[in-house]
Amino acid sequence: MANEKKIDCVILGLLSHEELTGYEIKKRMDTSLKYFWNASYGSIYPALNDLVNRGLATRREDGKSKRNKLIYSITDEGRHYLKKWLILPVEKDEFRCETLLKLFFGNEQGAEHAISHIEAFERKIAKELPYLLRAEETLNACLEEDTSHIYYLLTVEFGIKTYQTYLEWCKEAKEFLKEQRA
Amino acid sequence: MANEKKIDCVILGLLSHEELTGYEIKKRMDTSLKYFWNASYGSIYPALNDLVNRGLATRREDGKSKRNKLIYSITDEGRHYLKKWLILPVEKDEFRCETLLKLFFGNEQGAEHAISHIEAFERKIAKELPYLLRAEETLNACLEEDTSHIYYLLTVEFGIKTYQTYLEWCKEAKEFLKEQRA
DNA sequence: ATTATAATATATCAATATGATATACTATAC
DNA sequence: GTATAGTATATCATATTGATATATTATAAT
Repeated sequence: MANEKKIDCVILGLLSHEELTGYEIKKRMDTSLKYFWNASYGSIYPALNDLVNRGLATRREDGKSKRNKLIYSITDEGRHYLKKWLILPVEKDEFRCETLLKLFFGNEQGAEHAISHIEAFERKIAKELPYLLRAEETLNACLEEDTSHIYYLLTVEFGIKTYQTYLEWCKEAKEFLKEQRA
Repeated sequence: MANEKKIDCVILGLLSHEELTGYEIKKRMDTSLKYFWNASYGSIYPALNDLVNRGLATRREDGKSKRNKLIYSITDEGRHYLKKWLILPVEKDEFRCETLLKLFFGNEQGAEHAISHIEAFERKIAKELPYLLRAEETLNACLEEDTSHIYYLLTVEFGIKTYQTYLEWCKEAKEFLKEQRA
């Protein structure tokens, strides 16, 4: 039981709220979950087949669409599996930052290049922060509607706080490098 | 040229400072780089063989040790490869947080379980922060010694700031959940 | 002195995941 | 009417993890 694949759990988590196609699951990953999780089609589609084979999800064709559209739903066993995973202790949280990696070896190419990497990181974060702030506003406005929103809001707050910290660090790091250069 | 494997670049980066064995490379990953990068033996040893085959590193046996100890050094081509990679724009920074994932689906099991996960995360971060603070002190004390230290310090500062932010968020998130429960 | 334990060191492999690509349909904008 | 963007599924070579195997050496305990 200790070998729950994360991709299975995320998919079941998403399906526990609503029926979805593989494509829609990927979209959720790229928007709501983006700030702390992601997955590729190459893991989503095989996982969906696997979940159906194991009876944790069911698949049906969309009658309304002429498209080869497959809609997935969670089963009772699937919900049971998800719930079991949710109370297990977290195995690993991972931060893999290529920007910091390049910065760590920054001495090899000097302050100018390091500053460029920091600025690119800064731009990326500054661009994403507004989406999180908007999500915070939206969720705060309809917090009572659905108890799930409390949990969504907590992850959004995490994103906002860390992104703001990243931006602070960018500012300080650039100043530090410019001082050192002088 | 666009396909630089990250594992090759990290290893070359570490070798650009000093000769190392595969085992020592893994140790560096688990200490200095831990806060923003990691790799397993299963990627380090094959990558080392590959780097030697491509002429980016050389391997020699340690004469002083009876152990099957292989010491790796960077070559000029290796250093050139590293430098080229260092100025390329960052492709991806990734945060993959199982704690936030479980929290996102927290409604399924309720506030008690969510608080448990937050507390476990809090303990883990609180345990690691002192190492970063000590590294900061050490680096500040010998900043002039080696210009590399500037860059090491920047990554340590990033770690400290984000870890402190994580701890703040943990406190607030717990309070929020306790309020909601009441 | 002997034994147990922890640390050093390399290597392999099944299970997984990524990132890229292929294919094709549908809605919309011009 | 036709180009473009979005929707939708699928596959595959390559890369990575996490676990495991094996063996040596240093240190601590008895």
